[in-house]
Amino acid sequence: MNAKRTKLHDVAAAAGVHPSTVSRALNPRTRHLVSAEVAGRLQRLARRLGYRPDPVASGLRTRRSATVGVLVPDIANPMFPLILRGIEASLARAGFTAIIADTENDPARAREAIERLAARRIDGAIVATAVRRDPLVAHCLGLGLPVVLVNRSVEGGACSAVVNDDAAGIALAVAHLAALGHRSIGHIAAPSRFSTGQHRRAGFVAALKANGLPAVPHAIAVTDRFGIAAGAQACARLLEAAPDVTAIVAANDLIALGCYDALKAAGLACPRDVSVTGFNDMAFADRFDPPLTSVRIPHHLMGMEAARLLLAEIENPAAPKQEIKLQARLVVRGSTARPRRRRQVRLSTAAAR
Amino acid sequence: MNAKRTKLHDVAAAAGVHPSTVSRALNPRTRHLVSAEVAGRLQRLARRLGYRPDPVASGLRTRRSATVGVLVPDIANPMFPLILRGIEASLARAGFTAIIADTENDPARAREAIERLAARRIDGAIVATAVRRDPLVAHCLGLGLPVVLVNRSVEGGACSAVVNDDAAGIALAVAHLAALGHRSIGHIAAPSRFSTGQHRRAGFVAALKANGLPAVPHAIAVTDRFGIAAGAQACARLLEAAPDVTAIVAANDLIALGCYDALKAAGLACPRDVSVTGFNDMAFADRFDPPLTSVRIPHHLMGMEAARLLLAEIENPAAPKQEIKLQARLVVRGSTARPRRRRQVRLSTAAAR
DNA sequence: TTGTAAGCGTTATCAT
DNA sequence: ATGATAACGCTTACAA
Repeated sequence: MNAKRTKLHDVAAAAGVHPSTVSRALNPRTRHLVSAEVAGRLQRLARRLGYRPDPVASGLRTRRSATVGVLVPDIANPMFPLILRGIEASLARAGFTAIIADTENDPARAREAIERLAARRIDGAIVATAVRRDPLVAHCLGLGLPVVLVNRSVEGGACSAVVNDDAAGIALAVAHLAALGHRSIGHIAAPSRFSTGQHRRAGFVAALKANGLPAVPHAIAVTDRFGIAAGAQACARLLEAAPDVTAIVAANDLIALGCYDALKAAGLACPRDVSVTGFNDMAFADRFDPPLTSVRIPHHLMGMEAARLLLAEIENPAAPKQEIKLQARLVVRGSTARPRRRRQVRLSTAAAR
Repeated sequence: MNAKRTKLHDVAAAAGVHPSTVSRALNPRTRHLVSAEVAGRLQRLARRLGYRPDPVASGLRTRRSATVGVLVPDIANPMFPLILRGIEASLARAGFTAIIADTENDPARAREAIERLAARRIDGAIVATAVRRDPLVAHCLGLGLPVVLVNRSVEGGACSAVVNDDAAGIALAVAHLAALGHRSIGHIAAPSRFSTGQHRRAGFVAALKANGLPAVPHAIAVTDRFGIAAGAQACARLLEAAPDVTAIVAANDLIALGCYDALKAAGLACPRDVSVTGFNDMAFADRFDPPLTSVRIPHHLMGMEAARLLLAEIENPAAPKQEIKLQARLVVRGSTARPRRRRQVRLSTAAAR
């Protein structure tokens, strides 16, 4: 670093005023304390000298960093980069910077990340890793750290959140399948510790009823986590427990991919034998084989709104908490079709396991 | 924020020593200045009191932040999250934090990002957005900011870099196609301003020769950027200029997906009529239709090595620059097959454009 | 309206 | 080996 930075002191010296005057003139919140003409002059001078305030120094004094932490459970899941872009779009406008932490679905890493970020004096956090009863979120709230949840919410509404209308989204998928003529629809649910897992499952059950379809308890299999492998395992169980399903509503796209695998392993073709729907409409879902019918969520908007809420809460910590529920829409592709015929009950290949 | 943090002063008071002694005892680099037993005592006390050093305050004093910036061109491209994970794995061990900036392929945004990050006093930067003659990289170097390039390098070797052996990677693809019996192989090159674009193209030409195949200049089309749409356009041009190609080596996976689109639009099937290979072996490449034969690069290692190099350079700015070239391997999937037959020259559908 | 001075939490330098 | 002091660059009571 050979280039020395201009500092407040330099600008003040050049203008023949005291540094604090420059500080006041440059800070929008204190500008009114200084005469308009001086303010203008100093601002121009500062720019001309290439003055850039030092966020570290100002952060030390004000205990604010214009930085927020973002916890994502799996940055390799293409839905999160899109949400991140939305977050950064909102933050950038406000001059904030995001520090992203990928927890790789590990609560311990989430904990470490928050500690590390708190040490760096983040002004708030956007959390995409929450479970319904989340000790980490409670911890942040206890610290008085502004937190906004995204995609997944916690119980109790103690924390603002931007989520999908999961139930309505799933209902779209079920209605689509019902309209195609499916009568026996299964669900691969995500774990109920996630709000998404719970709400999508509840939405699935409700939607069956709304479409006049019988609820079949054993036509729901629960994964132990989000992911392709977990989806495949659960799907294999579902096919064993309910071999007559002609369609499967998966709790998300990765799980849907797992269904593709399990169906293939069972000698079943999608959508010929079994239709499959996903959730999130992740990037490249249109490229899968077959292209995945999925519930599209407004990733970018979700990120933008979460950041907006967080900035508002940082601005005014007393602001009321709110939950914003975003509407999804169904994108129909090649993984869903009319049921070919009522499949004969076949001896489950899973028996070999 | 109601919980007050323990500070150096508190630990010192509790121990009955001066804060600077505590500082010395806690900092590995200065620990030798203090008697071993006092050091041990203070360390234990600090931990017991839950002392966490304040990186902001220490950063102000030392002008180091234990933070590095990471510039990625497109975080929605699934190869970058994998590289990021590698980077963070290395950084975390050293107690460093990454601040990620997605430039969305816009040099102006890259510039802004670096300014913003420099203001935050990053200790160095990992740049995945470089072009061969990159003013931004030159700017950083001029500032004395340690920089390591990843995936793409700049000309002149003034900057350490971790890249793939692009030519060797492409040669793998060409050799595979040649072994399948292809004699007329085309290439969709990325723009030559990127080292990857240039080296892969040169590697392609060299590999043709190495396999005893004739170099056909018009069997190379150049995209104006990385991306599916750009790939599709270039592929359409290639099919027009060289309608007899039976295989296409794409400069990366997104471009390969564009080839899928262009082939389909031209009424050609992959791999039946034309085989296609990609580069990077991005996540989900195995899920495409058809599954994409691609050159797999060690994403995670690439990130780890880049971070390692950067940390070394931060530690010792005089360290010699080095370029690490990583070897790739070919993953053969369904997008490549033997050429069916010598395709008859057909009137290009592109004539309609 | 502007200047003065103290202080944010650390660490480097100097003194003991 | 440890203590005292100043300084990093900025903001903000308080004084003028």
